[in-house]
Amino acid sequence: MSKRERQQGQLEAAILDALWSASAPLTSAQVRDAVNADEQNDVAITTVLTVLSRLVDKGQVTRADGEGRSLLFNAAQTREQHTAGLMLDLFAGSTNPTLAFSHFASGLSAEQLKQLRESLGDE
Amino acid sequence: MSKRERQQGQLEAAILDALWSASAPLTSAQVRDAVNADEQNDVAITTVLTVLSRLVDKGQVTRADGEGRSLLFNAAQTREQHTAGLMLDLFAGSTNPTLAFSHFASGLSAEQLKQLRESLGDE
DNA sequence: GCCACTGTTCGACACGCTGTAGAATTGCCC
DNA sequence: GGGCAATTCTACAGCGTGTCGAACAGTGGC
Repeated sequence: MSKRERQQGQLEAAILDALWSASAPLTSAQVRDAVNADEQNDVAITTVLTVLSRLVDKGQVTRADGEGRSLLFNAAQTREQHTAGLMLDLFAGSTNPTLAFSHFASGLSAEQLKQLRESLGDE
Repeated sequence: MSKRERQQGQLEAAILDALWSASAPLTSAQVRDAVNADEQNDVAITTVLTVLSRLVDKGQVTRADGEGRSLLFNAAQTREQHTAGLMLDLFAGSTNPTLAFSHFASGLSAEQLKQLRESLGDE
């Protein structure tokens, strides 16, 4: 992602990214490799597993049995669903959603506005 | 707001709420009173001032001299601008904004969709 | 000028979440 | 059955936030 994930969970964000970027569920080792490659880090597999289980606890990641004794991890939602969910929370929590949305729209480019109009119009 | 502010800053959120709900800048004592009334808490004035200065450091609150030795605090943005800013961050950070937005739209009521369409259409 | 007040600034400490990983445990495979 | 790989358990450090007491400072009254 662009910047810090609200300061809370840089590793969590990196792990979710790895999961989102993959086309199939990943093993813990694969997640670790992806994270270490992207972040130029060198986190231990145990670290990855700890964070992974915390994400499972939070419902953001699902865990399933894989080949042999390994587990497969997958993001519970797509990246876009996740983003949309956070946006909806903000929108729903707003005391004046329409006004908030108009401020939101003001921050977008003409091109983006066009797309949003289409996205809202076609249904 | 609806639920916990992502665990980060319940008091901060309450203070911002107080500032947003006021029609004019507030003194620290007024902020404390508002917070204690809304949250049925009993935080000390020093606590409020500490959080207030942290919010000033973060740029979320502005501080100005008031009557006598007292200071006046005000939210740097309106509640809606703040909400919109967070939504924009999410949107901008998305790898597929249009798809994210369509998921967002799916989570809205027909009534809300109508309002947003109008909001985008009039310009 | 000095004192009591009231409001502000400093410094401190507790807590929960996150990052980090070694040790212990468990379960295949040969 | 033993070795090995993967997982679970346990621990601890660091940061942001909540919470204040103590020290400091500006004002008004005497």
